[in-house]
Amino acid sequence: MTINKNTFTGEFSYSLDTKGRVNIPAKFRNVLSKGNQRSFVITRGMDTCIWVYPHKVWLTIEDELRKLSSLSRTNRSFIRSTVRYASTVQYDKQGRIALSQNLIDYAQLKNDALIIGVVNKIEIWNPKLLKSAEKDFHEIKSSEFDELANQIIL
Amino acid sequence: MTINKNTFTGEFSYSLDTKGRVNIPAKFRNVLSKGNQRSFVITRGMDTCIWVYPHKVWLTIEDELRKLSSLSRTNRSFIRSTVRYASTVQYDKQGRIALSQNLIDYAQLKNDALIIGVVNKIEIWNPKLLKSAEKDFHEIKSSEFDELANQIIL
DNA sequence: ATAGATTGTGGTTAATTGTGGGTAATAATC
DNA sequence: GATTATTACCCACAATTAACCACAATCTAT
Repeated sequence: MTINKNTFTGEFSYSLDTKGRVNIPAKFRNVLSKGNQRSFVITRGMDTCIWVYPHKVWLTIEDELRKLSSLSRTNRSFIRSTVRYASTVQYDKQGRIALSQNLIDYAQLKNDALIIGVVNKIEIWNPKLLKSAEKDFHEIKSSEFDELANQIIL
Repeated sequence: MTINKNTFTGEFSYSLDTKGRVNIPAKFRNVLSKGNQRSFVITRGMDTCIWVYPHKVWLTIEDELRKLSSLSRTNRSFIRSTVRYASTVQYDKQGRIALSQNLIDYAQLKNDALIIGVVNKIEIWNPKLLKSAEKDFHEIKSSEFDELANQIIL
């Protein structure tokens, strides 16, 4: 049971079946789709993963994007890339969502999927990619991590 | 008896049963879950142990994490590593919590678990590991103690 | 010291969750 | 318009998790 209803935490591993379906952790389902009949927003993540947003959170992102001036070339490109692959999905009676081939390819998903909560959204990863990506990055930037940890971890 | 009602002190030893359940010291239960229906937050510690936070304390960590923009690669990775292994748990009628295999492996827990209070949270240790960790602790250079002395007066 | 309450530990049962597959409905192709 | 492919909707079952009960050991108060 999740007490803070707006925060996603934890790690869960599932299998990706032949139809491209993955389970959504039971803990997350209600939170993700609160007031939106089992549906939420799915899109490409900034790393090699898929991001899943509650509808409500996605709306705030859209608001932020609206504030960005289209005069800037960077802004235009950024807006395009974030919105372009976003779509609404609905989980079935068993709690699964169907991933498009596009997203499966992008996240390089095979048979296994690792789902992790990252505060305001959840991420779907190929377990192997996550492992190597995080390992490499952490080694390079460990001083930055320490700095953040000193500020935040109690 | 706990001296300050928001501070955890003391040491308690329990067994880890076949289902991965450990008891939470009776003294800690009310404090940990105050106002949150028998629940609190459990995650990986920075040493080879498990950290258990009162919900209220964890929320301050979450708030800090929310401030970090996901546009930064470092931020994304840091958020991942901190919340990935965290989850809300609820102790049962007998006062136990169920540990995930993930956390059991991380803390290398076998049949025995040592629970100690460390001010704002509690730690769950494999007794043997704690013992050797303590040994290392006594070998910390005195210069580091001097540095600490500037921050803390006992 | 004794009775009553609390605490720690084990096991059993019931409910939920994860996974596979089947069938009907919809869309696409020729 | 018939055929094929794709998608949505159900059903079934194994596996896991949560809820429940029992009881011995320990502690508390009189």
